[in-house]
Amino acid sequence: MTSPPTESASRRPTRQRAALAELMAETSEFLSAQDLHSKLQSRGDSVGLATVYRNLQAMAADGDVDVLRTDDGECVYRSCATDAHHHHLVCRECGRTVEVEGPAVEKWAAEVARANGFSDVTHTIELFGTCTSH
Amino acid sequence: MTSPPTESASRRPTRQRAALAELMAETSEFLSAQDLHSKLQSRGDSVGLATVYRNLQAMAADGDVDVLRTDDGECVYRSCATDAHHHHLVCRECGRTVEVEGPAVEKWAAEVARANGFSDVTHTIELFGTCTSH
DNA sequence: ACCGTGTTTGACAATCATTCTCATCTGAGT
DNA sequence: ACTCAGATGAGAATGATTGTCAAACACGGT
Repeated sequence: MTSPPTESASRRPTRQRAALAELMAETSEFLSAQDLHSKLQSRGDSVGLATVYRNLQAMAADGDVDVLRTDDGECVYRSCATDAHHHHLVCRECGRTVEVEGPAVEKWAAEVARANGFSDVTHTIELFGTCTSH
Repeated sequence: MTSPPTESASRRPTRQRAALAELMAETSEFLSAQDLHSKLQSRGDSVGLATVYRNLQAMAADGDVDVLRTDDGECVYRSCATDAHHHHLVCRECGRTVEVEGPAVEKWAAEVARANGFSDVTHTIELFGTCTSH
């Protein structure tokens, strides 16, 4: 994102937040809030659904997790591998994800925006494809 | 879109479809299905909400309208100005939209995909900014 | 260790866009 | 006019996300 990082307000550490963070840390695929919630349940770390949503939003605002929307509009989350701005190439069969950087695109986006007199530009770029194993 | 055009099955012409198509033709901004539905109502062309959804989906599948998702997940539609593949630069204040083409991005997307062994790639690219009048 | 206070949580209700159901209607060919 | 598959509409159903609010909790001061 090109947007200024919505600065992380001081958040208080809690068992629930920790459980969620830990789960996300060991997962590499994108999961929905609902998925994460039930994974926590079955693992014994009971956390309310609303809490999962609240924390995911907070983490996303702080840039600690990536968010993207599936074709059917559901939000899916995944912990960032890098701090840097990046995009995703997702396999529509198995969900395997590759984080890609695109200096070229960033530049293009900025230029297009400037050329049209738009300021404060952000962009959404996601690539979907089918990976080799399919 | 890079995806093969889901070929338009033969669609039967109906009053409802015509009304919707006409409304879209005279509108240049992105509107949600709900918006379109109520505009049709207040204009006298009564059309069921489900029908609006069905037709919008059909039109989108045929590539007759552009679809994109607002930040809060709502789908918004607009008739395409061009047949060609393109993306949008949308003002987050007033909704003004500019259709942009990006040979550079298309190429980038294709290359990134190939480099990672993905085939059959499609992409989602939207730019949001604030236009001059704000 | 004990309190007071401002956060965070959880259970559940409420929203709300979108989809489904299914009986009825309509367009097009005969 | 007759028929039938595709289209429509009213309303119910779905399902993710958000709102509510009382109870539980973390933290700094004592």
